[in-house]
Amino acid sequence: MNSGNGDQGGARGLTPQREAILQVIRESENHMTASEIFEAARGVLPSISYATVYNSLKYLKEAGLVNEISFGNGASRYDRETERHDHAICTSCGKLVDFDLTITSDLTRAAVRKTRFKPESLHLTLRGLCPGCQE
Amino acid sequence: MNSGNGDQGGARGLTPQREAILQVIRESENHMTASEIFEAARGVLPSISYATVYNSLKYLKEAGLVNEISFGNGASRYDRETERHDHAICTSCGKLVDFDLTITSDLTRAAVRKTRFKPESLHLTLRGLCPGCQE
DNA sequence: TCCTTAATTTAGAATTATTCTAATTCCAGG
DNA sequence: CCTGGAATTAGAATAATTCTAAATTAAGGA
Repeated sequence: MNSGNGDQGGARGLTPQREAILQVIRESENHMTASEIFEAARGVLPSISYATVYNSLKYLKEAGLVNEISFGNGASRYDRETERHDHAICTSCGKLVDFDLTITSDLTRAAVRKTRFKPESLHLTLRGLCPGCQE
Repeated sequence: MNSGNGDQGGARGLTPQREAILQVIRESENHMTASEIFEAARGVLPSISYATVYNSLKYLKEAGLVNEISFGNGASRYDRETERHDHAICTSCGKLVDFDLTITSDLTRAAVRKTRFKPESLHLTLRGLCPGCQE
């Protein structure tokens, strides 16, 4: 038998690179793109590469430590908030804001009735003008 | 003064290229990517270029004749359905299905209360397994 | 009808985001 | 201290989209 905990043979877990990237995301106010994360992580680990950023983001996502968000425009953004939540995006300045509509289990039930999907997650996107862009 | 109707000086409207692209989208069963649209449109207009596909899609979108949908993965997809509706996406095979939850005005009100955005549209995304992928 | 002019289309280059490849480095266990 | 698999690195490759400059088109006026 194996050692009894969740170890995968040889997996090396939260390496310094992955940890640096996680910190960058946790310390940021806004939702960063991979390239912003790359720049910020270089401040801590100057030799880090782009591939490591993407690999680490993938690892962190699968570990449930960060969340990937993406809309039509440009690059994916990464979110420290991993609990279920919704997004509002400003059609004028692109600002992305988290919010949470707590009534989603009813919605999921209704969506499942219509689609016959086996649900994994339900997510709302509000498009409109953020308070700043309403003048 | 100008001619008094909605004409923009010189706009040429639904050109043959734009019309071909609109037909391709309307005749397709599924939600096509720009490159699928390009291939299909070449069947009708062999000299059409990629740039024209993107330009036309932009025009058709602004004219409210097609809808662009995009999730994190790969390319945007284009939808003939321009009325408000929601999407379900299969996490196993990528299948994209339209559905419509009719109760969205309540949801919009709730989302606006939380975000203070001036709403333009609200959209739900269900992720899960499509009927086919549930075996 | 012929001209002018702006809109549109075209081909291909450029950009941006992301993934892949191959070589190197790292580290836990034997 | 060796070894092997995991992770990292640098840079090439790919994919999606936008940009650029030149050619074409069509509408409206002389």
